[in-house]
Amino acid sequence: MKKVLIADDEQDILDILQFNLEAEGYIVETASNGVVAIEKAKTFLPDLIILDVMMPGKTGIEVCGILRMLPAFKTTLIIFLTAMSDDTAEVRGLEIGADDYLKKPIRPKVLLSKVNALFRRVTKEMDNNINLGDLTINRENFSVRFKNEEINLARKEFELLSLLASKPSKVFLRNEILNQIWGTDVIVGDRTIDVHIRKIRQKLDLDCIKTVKGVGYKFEL
Amino acid sequence: MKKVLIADDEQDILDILQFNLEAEGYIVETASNGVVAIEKAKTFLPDLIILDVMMPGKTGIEVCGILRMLPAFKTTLIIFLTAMSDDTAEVRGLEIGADDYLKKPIRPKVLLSKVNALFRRVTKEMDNNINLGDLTINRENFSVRFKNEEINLARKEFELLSLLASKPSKVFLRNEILNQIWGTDVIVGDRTIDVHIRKIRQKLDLDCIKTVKGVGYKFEL
DNA sequence: AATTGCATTAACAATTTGATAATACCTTTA
DNA sequence: TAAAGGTATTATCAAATTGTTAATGCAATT
Repeated sequence: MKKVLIADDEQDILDILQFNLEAEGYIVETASNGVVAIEKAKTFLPDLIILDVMMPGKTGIEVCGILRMLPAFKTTLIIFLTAMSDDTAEVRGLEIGADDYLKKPIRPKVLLSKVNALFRRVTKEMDNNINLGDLTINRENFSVRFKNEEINLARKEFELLSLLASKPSKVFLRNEILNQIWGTDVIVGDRTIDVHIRKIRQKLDLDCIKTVKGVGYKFEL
Repeated sequence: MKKVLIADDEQDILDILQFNLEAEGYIVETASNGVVAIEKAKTFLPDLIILDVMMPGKTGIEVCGILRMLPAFKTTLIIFLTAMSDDTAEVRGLEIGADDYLKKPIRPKVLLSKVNALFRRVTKEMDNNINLGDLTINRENFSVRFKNEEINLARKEFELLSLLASKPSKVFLRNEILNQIWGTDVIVGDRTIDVHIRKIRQKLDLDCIKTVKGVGYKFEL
């Protein structure tokens, strides 16, 4: 469950944001100015911070700059809230290390879609590589290493291994595999999967892809 | 977390600066004269040194001169504190290698904005060029050096290399590359990327751009 | 006006990949 | 044990993808 810290000097805005985010299942804390925001951030350790740019005392941009200097907030998501149509603020914010920005007046729908999108992006990135024993699959690098040896797989081979390894021990039906990798509208022959499986087995000379006769394949070390 | 050393002979000033900087999240040490400042600098290794110009014993300018001769302080940020309205000190300070100066009386806000700005500048510069083995890419100068040889890349070539090198090992999909470098609304032919890649490979005769067939390209040493 | 350099495209070569068919193999079952 | 149903293997060919070179058009520079 994700934590969100909101900093704004207008109580109305805090209320609107808090209500909508909590309805979506987020845990929300609020701060009414920049200094409080920094303090709360340190204890609350949110996954996302929404910062109003214009606040008395410290501006959101300043708060962002300060937080970004702390190692604990290097990767924390930050969204700026700005009333300015001025692009300068926007650019400066992103330069300083904001992940997105929102223009006032706030549309709850837009807010939620941005927030959700950011979290999706992050979890996706985190989910991006698989580590099983001596085998490492990195979806970002399209690389497979086995005992520190780089193994070169073709695209389909990589996708296939990647799919099977994404849920070790789960048996993937042939149909499931076809849908995931070839898509629903492509039709390929029966032996196609076998051939790819064979190539993978050949390249990794590790017996990790098991055949479940009459059913499908599964990955197991 | 950044470290700041303050040297001034007036305790009041030390207190004010320390309080404000610590509130901002900096780690602060103080010194009440030039000699102590030099000693503490050597052990504390601050990222920033704030030096009062007028101190008994050694002036801030002298301290700065001494420190700048030591390799450990070649790139340390230095700010002068001066009560003089006289421009001469200011100029001399910058000549000797100060990064900024502050006039007394000190306004905490001004101080903090200057300090933050300096650190921003530095981190930005660090972010701005890429250093990988014998290869250096400087986004500010649009220059690429390989083994200290300046390599002349055209704009698109530079942007492409720069993009790929910004995340070594990450595979950039052709689409991703098009969006990043050409933008979403420009349509270019299929071979455009390849041709640029080829030119880069030719100019750097280093085999660092790898093709991942059916996927994209990645930078790897 | 001529030159230079760059971005793009076109055309073709080279390479890699994917799919299939044919055949061999294995396991289960009648 | 033979037949049936499924999978493995291999070679082969088609398709997709990328590499390479030269040519074109354009803009800045001389």
